[in-house]
Amino acid sequence: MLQVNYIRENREKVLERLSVRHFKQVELVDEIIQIDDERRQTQTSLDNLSAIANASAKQIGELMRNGKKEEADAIKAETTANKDKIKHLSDQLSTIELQLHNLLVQLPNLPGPLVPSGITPEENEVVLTYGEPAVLHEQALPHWELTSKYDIIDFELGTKITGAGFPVYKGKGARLQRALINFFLDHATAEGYREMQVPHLVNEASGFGTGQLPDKEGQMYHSTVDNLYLIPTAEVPVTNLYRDVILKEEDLPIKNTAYTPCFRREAGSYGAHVRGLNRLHQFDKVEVVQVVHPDKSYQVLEEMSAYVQSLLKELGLHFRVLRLCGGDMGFTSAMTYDMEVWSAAQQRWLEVSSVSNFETYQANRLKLRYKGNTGKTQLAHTLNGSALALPRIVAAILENYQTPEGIRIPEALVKYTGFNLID
RNA sequence: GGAGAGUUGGCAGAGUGGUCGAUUGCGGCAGUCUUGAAAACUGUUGAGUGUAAUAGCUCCGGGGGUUCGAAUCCCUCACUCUCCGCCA
Repeated sequence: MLQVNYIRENREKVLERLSVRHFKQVELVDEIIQIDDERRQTQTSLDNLSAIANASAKQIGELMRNGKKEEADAIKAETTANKDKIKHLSDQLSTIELQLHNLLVQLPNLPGPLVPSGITPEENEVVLTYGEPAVLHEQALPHWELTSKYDIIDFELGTKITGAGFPVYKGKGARLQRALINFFLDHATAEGYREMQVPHLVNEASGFGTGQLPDKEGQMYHSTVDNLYLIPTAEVPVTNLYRDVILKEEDLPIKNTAYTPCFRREAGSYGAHVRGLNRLHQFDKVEVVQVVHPDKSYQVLEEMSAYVQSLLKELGLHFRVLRLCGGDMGFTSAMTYDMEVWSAAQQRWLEVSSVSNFETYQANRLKLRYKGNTGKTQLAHTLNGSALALPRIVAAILENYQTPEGIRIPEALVKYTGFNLID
């Protein structure tokens, strides 16, 4: 959520930045400013009336103590009229504040200076490409055929016990999952992230804090009796650890990592590009999250991007890095890098990580602040990234490392899997 | 699930309807003392809004009510703790 005062003071810039996203409802900006004007006027009137009421009450108290009951009663009579006005104004203020809030949550984050203007994924900027596409043998298969050929992931069994998009990992397939999780967590820890285990269900306030609620309500599984949501990503619980927190400047940066399953409803997607592991309702992911000083966030974004790339390099995968254009970026992000690995059998790029700087957008919702050395509290910047999401990494490994003898395991993973071939 | 107790500033913990944004202790910060530090002493120390700066206004779990006036009384919701029951 953007700060109203920032919008007021930087109207032109806000509009200019929103155009990078090709954001349609630009009239929101002026509506916000107008409603905020109204809010301020109402607030001022209410404050003035309250001041009078407070003074009267104090006066009455004093008179009562001195036993001057008649004088007190006289003032009481006067204050009664004020009471109605105060009640009326404060009702009005609540309505205005609600309106303002409802408008504010409709405004996406402002793209950072490097973000290319654009709408479609084709307008994303390819920042770099690493490695070469794997050369496969003639009988090479897409991963959804490999998984059943080697009996390592069972989609039908998952459908039986739950539904489509909830695979069952078996034998070496299950072991590969566990190996990847440990591999990612070990690397994150070595990179200075603190490993956390967090709840997989979150309350409404947490959903709001990171921006999933109210607009993306339908994308999360919702336990209505308890009003709890299954997390779509560890970003939600891990970032919300710092909701309503005022940190000390020297506590920054905060670097946390967590492995969690992720649950996404993603209703209404069917077809070849969501086959197999490409899109699931439940999947595993290791996430890295940072809370940093505002001056550092873009530097940290580069560091996080480089870190994710180092994982992909170690796994020997051919990948590219995209800087998302304004229109393709998430609602809450100021700048995002997507990492895509090459799927040799599907002949397409698969997104395996998304690293974003949210600047103060989440922090403002979370009331996540730090107290600077000057003694002034201000909003911190938050960032997060997948490091990494498992299913598409597994898909890429299966496809790119397949041989007529079986699927080889990338060298760096062997000490985690305990085997070097799936056959 | 049943019964009871509670929710106050970074933490602990007071608070009779009126001068309580809130006693006090600890912690933090600054100073005195000291070669330096500790101890001791003194001062200072919540968050927001608003202003040129003051002032003013809001906040004692959330919401509502009573009252001229609510941290304090009433209603309601949420959460926490204790005991009992059930249970990995």
